[in-house]
Amino acid sequence: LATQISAGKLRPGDRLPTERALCETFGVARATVRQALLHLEGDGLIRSTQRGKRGWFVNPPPLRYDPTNHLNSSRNAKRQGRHAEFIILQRCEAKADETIRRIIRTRNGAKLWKIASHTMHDGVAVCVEQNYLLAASFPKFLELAYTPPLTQFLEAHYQFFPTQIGFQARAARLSEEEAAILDVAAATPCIRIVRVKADQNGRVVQVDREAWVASAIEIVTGDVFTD
Amino acid sequence: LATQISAGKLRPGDRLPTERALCETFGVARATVRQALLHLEGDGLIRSTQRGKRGWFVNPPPLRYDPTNHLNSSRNAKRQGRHAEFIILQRCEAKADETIRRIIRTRNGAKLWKIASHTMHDGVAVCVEQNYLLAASFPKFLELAYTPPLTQFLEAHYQFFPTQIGFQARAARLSEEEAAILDVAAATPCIRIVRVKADQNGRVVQVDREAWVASAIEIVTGDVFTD
DNA sequence: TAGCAAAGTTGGTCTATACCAACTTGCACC
DNA sequence: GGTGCAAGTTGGTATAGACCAACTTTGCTA
Repeated sequence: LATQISAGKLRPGDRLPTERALCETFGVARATVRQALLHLEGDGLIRSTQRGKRGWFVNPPPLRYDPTNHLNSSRNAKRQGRHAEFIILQRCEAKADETIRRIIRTRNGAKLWKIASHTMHDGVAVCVEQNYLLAASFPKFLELAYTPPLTQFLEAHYQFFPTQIGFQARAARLSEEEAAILDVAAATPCIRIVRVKADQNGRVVQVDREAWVASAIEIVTGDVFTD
Repeated sequence: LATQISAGKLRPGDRLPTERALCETFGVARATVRQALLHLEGDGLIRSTQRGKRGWFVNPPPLRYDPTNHLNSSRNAKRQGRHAEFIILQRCEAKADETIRRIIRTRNGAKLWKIASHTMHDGVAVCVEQNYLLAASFPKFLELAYTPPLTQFLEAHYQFFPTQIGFQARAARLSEEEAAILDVAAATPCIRIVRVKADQNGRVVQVDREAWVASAIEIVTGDVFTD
């Protein structure tokens, strides 16, 4: 269908014709066009903006994301020629849900810092995340002037050089809140990632929970695919 | 919507009411029910069979798949309490496409073996794959009586103990052919995985290309999530 | 010229209806 | 009791039409 257009003619960032225009071009109903577009979205070729008069846009190739070596998103993005930008939504003390608590191996009462933020690549929102820090390991965190990215900040202020001891990724769909932040439709395909980091003593002190627009990343280890 | 049903009442393997029955229950049109079911599918909670009178079924939890340590699918499945079964579709000499050739660092003419197969877990098809072997490293492969899984077979007949030097995973959707094999609808969400293995000398001799039903696996490293 | 309200556009959602292929079920017939 | 065919069921696909919220554009007014 429009796959060959995506493969050749249209370039990343280009806007597709409107759904109603595609109906006329191919002589089909809008529901049919819509289904085809959602399939292309599932293949990671295009994405749409949330509401209003914007449209469908061709995606750039996904960012390579190494689960064994991924400690610093900012450097990773820069190395692949993307401009990464971080937007803080919230920074507070917070109660973690049961999943986080079980991972961080702490009781209900343990104090945690929470940082909610999202990431833009070249002006496009691609990831929304929450970082949880064991408060005991990062004293007076809220009183410090914070500048993202988090990894660099913790290095500079706490001499924290973590070891990643756990990584989990699975396909899912965005919630309405996440979709609103990322400016895509609700239920857009995403990759949910959880990362667990420990300090030099092997103690779990940080848990990150990320939701990436599925088309924006691929999980890669080794250098076999870096053409 | 029906999410809470999935979370509590219904068990893996259970069949959902028919789409038309759900229309009546919730008093909505079938297109709406359909959309909701596709969302649940995207979240990995349910899957449907391809055609005919079967229906939607609740999924078991995903299989954990370790990209850093994953050499033998069979053992991995067994360790997680699944019964894995392998079905060979094709075993022949084959020309690889350009992607495979670039990875395996070989010219157009190099001889390759190809094994096409799919995997069942507890009677449900979850993965369709092609394995490419450098023919020069595995002489007379087609003449041997082959029994899956491939890893064990190569160990036994060639004393081949590979090192995985590359791994790639990304979200996509199944082609019609793949969907037919896996007995799901075309364009069902999937995870495409490419694995590259080298022999003791560091030479690339095997490339695997897998397409998993997205809900059937999650990518995990470390033991933080193995409750 | 600047400001602002109205009109138009766009993707997201929903209804109602229809047809198909593939499978299951039931029933008539041998 | 078994066989085979017809009818029914199911998910997959498609059309046509409608409304909404959010955004852009247009054009009028001060």
